[in-house]
Amino acid sequence: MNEDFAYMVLEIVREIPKGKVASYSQIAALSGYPKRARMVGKILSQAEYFGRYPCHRVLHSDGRLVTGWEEQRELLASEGVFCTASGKIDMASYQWEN
DNA sequence: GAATTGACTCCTA
DNA sequence: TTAGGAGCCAATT
Repeated sequence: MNEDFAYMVLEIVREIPKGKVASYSQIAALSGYPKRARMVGKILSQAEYFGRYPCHRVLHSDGRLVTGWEEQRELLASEGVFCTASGKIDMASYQWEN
């Protein structure tokens, strides 16, 4: 894997302020490779192992919570980001503007 | 080196 | 809203 890409993704994720969220594709695009959203997911799953990155602020482009990660909802709620009635994040209000 | 897999996204119905 | 299919790319079998 391209290590620069992975490093950049982590840098970007670290820049997401509290109370804001970003999508995988958004981060992929910012890191210079718009088509690697899936890689971002893989990297972030490892980032959790490294610890210090707010990977819970990253979701799907629709604002849906990440597949196979129920805990994310709680983590976001503790920062003031809540889901709508349909189980999605209120992207219009919380999406990170870089 | 081919086939599978996945914390993804987009389009159609 | 959900469901299915195509495209995507690196890691794993």
